[in-house]
Amino acid sequence: MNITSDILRGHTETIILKALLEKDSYGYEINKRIQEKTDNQFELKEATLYSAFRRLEGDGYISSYWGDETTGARRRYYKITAEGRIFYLKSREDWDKAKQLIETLI
Amino acid sequence: MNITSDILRGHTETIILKALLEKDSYGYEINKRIQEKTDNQFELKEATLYSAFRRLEGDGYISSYWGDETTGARRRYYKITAEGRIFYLKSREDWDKAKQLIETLI
DNA sequence: ACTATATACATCGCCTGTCAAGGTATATAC
DNA sequence: GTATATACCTTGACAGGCGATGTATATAGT
Repeated sequence: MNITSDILRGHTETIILKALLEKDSYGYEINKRIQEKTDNQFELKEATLYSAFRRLEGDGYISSYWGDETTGARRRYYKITAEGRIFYLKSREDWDKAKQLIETLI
Repeated sequence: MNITSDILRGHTETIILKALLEKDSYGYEINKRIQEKTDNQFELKEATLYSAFRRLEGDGYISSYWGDETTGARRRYYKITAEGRIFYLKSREDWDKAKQLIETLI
């Protein structure tokens, strides 16, 4: 059990949705921004990131489209949907509640 | 994904150790106290609780002994070990750090 | 006597998110 | 020509949570 697995587990989707609230983005960029924001204390592992994208898209919380780069590697951009915004807000509330519970118990 | 699974995942052991810091106790009582402390907003599922006991004892963070009840169901009491106290403090620190990271990202 | 409920412990097997390992392709810098 | 950065993706194993199920003792109500 380490800081990047069990304790963070369950927040991956919320973290991604939060990033997409700011602007459409793609996997690599989202992860880079997460690392910058946390002074390299945290990163999403690629397999975790991409499996979360699949889940979120399957649930209708994000949609995707290919970027129109004419150079460099192709990018798959993601956009948060209306349902995704609702789910994000719900997840934020869950977090606030869970945080209080945990603080009470540990 | 709800408050009793992914977000709480990884806190089960810390919650149990915290309860045992106060006094030796047994599964049923620990769970009851958790429910009371959280106004019935949270409980550990029995399977989760007992599998955590196995893990914690296997890791040397708790030890167990049978109570001397002469009536009613038998109770297996648990006691936190010196290693358990250290692990608890480490887990608390991990939580404080993880909490900051999550707040930054969601 | 029977039934329900509370107390108390325990195991089995499934589910799901994480992630190590591996793979593909393009572009730049030395 | 080879290392590094950018960018995406899949497979399979692992581990914790938990529904379902089982056991046993004691009490309260009918």
